[in-house]
Amino acid sequence: MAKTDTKGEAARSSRAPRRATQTAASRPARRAGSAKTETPYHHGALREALLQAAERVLERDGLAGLTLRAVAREAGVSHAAPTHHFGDLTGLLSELAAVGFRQFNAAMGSACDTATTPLERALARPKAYVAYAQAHPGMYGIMFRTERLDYSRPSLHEAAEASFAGLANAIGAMRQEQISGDALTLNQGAAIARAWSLVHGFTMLLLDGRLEDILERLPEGTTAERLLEAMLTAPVASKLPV
Amino acid sequence: MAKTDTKGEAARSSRAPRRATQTAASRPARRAGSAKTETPYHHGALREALLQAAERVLERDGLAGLTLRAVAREAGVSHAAPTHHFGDLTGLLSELAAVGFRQFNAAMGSACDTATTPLERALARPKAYVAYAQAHPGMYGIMFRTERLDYSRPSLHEAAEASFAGLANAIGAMRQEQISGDALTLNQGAAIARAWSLVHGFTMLLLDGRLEDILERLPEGTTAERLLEAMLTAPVASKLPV
DNA sequence: ATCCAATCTTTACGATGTAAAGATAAGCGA
DNA sequence: TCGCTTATCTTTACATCGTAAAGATTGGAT
Repeated sequence: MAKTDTKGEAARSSRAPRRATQTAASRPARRAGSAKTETPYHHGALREALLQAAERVLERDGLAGLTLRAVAREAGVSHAAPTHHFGDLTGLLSELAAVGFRQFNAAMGSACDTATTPLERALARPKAYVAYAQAHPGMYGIMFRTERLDYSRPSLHEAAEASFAGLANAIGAMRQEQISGDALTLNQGAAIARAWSLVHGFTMLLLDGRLEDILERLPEGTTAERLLEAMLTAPVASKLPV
Repeated sequence: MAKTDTKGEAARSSRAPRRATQTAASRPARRAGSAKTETPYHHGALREALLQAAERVLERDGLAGLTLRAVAREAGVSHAAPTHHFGDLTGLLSELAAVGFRQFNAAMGSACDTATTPLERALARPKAYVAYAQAHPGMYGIMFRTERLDYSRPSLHEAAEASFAGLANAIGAMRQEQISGDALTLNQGAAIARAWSLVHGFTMLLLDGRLEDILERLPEGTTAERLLEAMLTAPVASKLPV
């Protein structure tokens, strides 16, 4: 018994749970007087440590490398430790997505501050949106690509809701009308959906490399940001935005 | 040895590879004279059968259920059989995505035929786009959500390229200008990217349930299709499409 | 007819998510 | 201070997955 798992885990380079410097023999050492950095059995702030570890793994190994066990390894705890804090993989991903939405909202907020002209104000959010996704593609993937997300979790629900509210408010300000929380006209909804779809779609296509075909056919050295700008400002041929 | 896997596989309800009716004892029966539907060792058209099985699994169990082994089970062959035809999971998904793009292109083509007025012509493609995604959410997910896709595979590359060409042509027709294959002006590229981003973004948000918040705040009984229509035709507040 | 190469099955292995049980420590009432 | 309770973390176990390698089978070329 215990063959498959034990062997697999033991074959790893870094043994399993070892958070601090510690000799092999000192493992079963109880709280002897010489307790310095003896890797306490109880981490103390494992939840936060796991979230930070998850973000690190995500940036280093991408979405495919972001597994429960990899996160536990990164944090230096046993592979089952995350369970107690997040329930399952969906839980961890959902909380991580919430972190992402909070980062995203902060970036959105500070982007609008520096804008002066109306045109700048109109372009600031979309640019910041795409810039965040490009700077944190893994996070953006977690937030928008994954089906393994539980939006009933309060932290994720709130953070995502705040993001949506920010968008709705920005659209409302641009249309110079108050957008109430509980009811929308068709035109208001259409304006919000249009803005969101446009920027989200552009971001997804860009991250997926689907826009390469267009970008390389454009005048030499046209960046994605420049294309986005043109997308938002270039005159439309018909009365339709398409 | 052979413990974990053997036991696991044997515990399944349907033994493994058994495509036709066949008694247990008749398994090692060679090509005796009584060969009727004896489950030939060589399937004959396994590649196509696997693709169809994959599509069935995708519709039944969603993206999460679409595994190499599940597809093999569905097709009634051993779990390693797909390897020879597709190499690995990426290969199978890529070929399946190619099938999806061909379906998609066909749907796109027939959608434009029935349009008469200019407005109808402008709305036909976007509507067909979203309609396909809603009818085949799994396929659309494979085609656009998955990072495990190998676009260097000729079949996928061609099918996706054709899809892109269709879009570019439609935009060109709407702008009443010829769009050449090898070079684009910034405005042309912007028009294509805008149309694609808009519809793709809308579709993704819709499939992810992200638009529910908007839809339920809209006047009673507003459908997603109606919102899309409004998105594409409602007057924009500023000169910008956002 | 015979041999070869393509096709399919068996077997095996490492990895993952998750459940269950054991170990440890911190908090708390007496 | 002592002992109990409970939260936290580790061990062990298992089903499943993707993939590699080796064996079985067969269609077809020579």
